Amino acid sequence: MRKTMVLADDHDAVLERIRALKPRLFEGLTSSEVASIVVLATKRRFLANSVMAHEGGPADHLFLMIHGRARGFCMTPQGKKVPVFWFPPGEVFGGTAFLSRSLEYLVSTEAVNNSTVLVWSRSAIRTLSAQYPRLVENGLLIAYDYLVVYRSLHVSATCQNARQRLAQVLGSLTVGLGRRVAEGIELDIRNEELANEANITIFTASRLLNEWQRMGILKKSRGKVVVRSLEALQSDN
Amino acid sequence: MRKTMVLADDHDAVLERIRALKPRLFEGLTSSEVASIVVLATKRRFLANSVMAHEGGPADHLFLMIHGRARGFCMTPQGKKVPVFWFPPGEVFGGTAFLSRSLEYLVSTEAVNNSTVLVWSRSAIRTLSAQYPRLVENGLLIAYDYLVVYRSLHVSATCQNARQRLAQVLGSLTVGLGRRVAEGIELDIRNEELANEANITIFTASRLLNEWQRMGILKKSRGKVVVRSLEALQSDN
DNA sequence: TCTCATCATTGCTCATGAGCAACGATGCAA
DNA sequence: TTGCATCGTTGCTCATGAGCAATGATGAGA
Repeated sequence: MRKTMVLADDHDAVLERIRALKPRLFEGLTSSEVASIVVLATKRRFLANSVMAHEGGPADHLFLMIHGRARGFCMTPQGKKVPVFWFPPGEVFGGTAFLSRSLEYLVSTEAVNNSTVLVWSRSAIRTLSAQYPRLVENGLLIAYDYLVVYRSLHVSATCQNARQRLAQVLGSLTVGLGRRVAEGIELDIRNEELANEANITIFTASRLLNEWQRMGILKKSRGKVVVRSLEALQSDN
Repeated sequence: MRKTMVLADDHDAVLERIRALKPRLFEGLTSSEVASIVVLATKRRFLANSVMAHEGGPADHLFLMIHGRARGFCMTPQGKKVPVFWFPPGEVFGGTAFLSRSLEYLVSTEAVNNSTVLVWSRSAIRTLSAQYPRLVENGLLIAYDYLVVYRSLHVSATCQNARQRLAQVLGSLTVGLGRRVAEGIELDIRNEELANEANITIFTASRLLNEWQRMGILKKSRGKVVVRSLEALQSDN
């Protein structure tokens, strides 16, 4: 976990990257406004599997994914990890630091790949949001999307069975993380991760995936799934 | 469903009520600021069981509960109601109208009792939030609380069994809606409503409640539950 | 090429809670 | 006081999917 101040020459590269990502956080702000916001951030790298923000810990930093991929999760009282959000590049996490009262992070966030993020201290982000009210407006839009995700998770958990949940997880991961290949869309993922996302056991996941493989809907190998027909997957169930 | 403009003499009564409720929406604002915000609202009454805001419909109004009680819920693809939030007096719903982009309501909200609410049009609330940035800040704090609720719902659905979920529902309803009586805390609620909240069937609800009754933890009658010992309820499971 | 850790499969049992039918209880309204 | 609608109960069966043990497959590193 290295920490680097944003320096003059690096700054330009970061701004370039941000122009490409078009983060929702900066929607409606001019390039020069974005530049003056980014200059107050720190660039940090995190190794895969390292936790960047801790559920229940003081929300004193706001993060913006630049490279890599992160996952928000919370812990059950029994110590089980419950995955919630995915944060691809351009997404913001630790948004609790935005709030006018000092509160706690709602979820932990861990880097899935080696990742680069921009980090603002809460005091910096509070100063900035006084200066650029648009930041707060964008924060609300982002919070709305979190609620959309949570609503669909909740409906899934409430009224879908294991097969439907796994199909849905596989569908969204295929769209989000998949690589187009000759036979379909390829996804580097283990059964265990799929099972966690769908809240089923690895046994049930294995059985369902095998069933879909027999139906020709997908093809599995160790740590990999190739989805042949996303439509068939979604209409099965 | 009657609609009444806020008139001069009514206005004072509404402001009085709001002073008593101390809505989080108005935290950090002076009385005169609150007055100038409230003057742009419309007072409306809704009959019990009427739907005030529709999931998926355009989010063009912000609501503040004054009297009564409301419930936010969303619909599954199969048409089942999934209860999500409770809105007691002083709480805000339809917060999506706050956002800088015109979006859709995430949940429907229905009055449980005959209720009185203040209603702002989206354009009014947008004007006000430009004038009082604190409103947007408070909106973010409220969104944070919605996320807290959703997180706990999600964890419940993910890793708790029927008994634990019902105990939790009963616990929170007892605290939220219960009346203190000689034998404990009394709650006017039918098995069916408890079952819906806990996402179990009325049969399972009936069986669990009977079991707790036999243990002396509570006492049931038609449409009513008297919780004798909240602690015993929560430590059972 | 062999070893070994990790990942995946499969057959089995079992607990949970849904679903249904039949019945019972309650209380309002005519 | 007698219907009657609503609410609640109980005994039963059944589907789902968890959990476990044994086994198999894969691939990276020595």
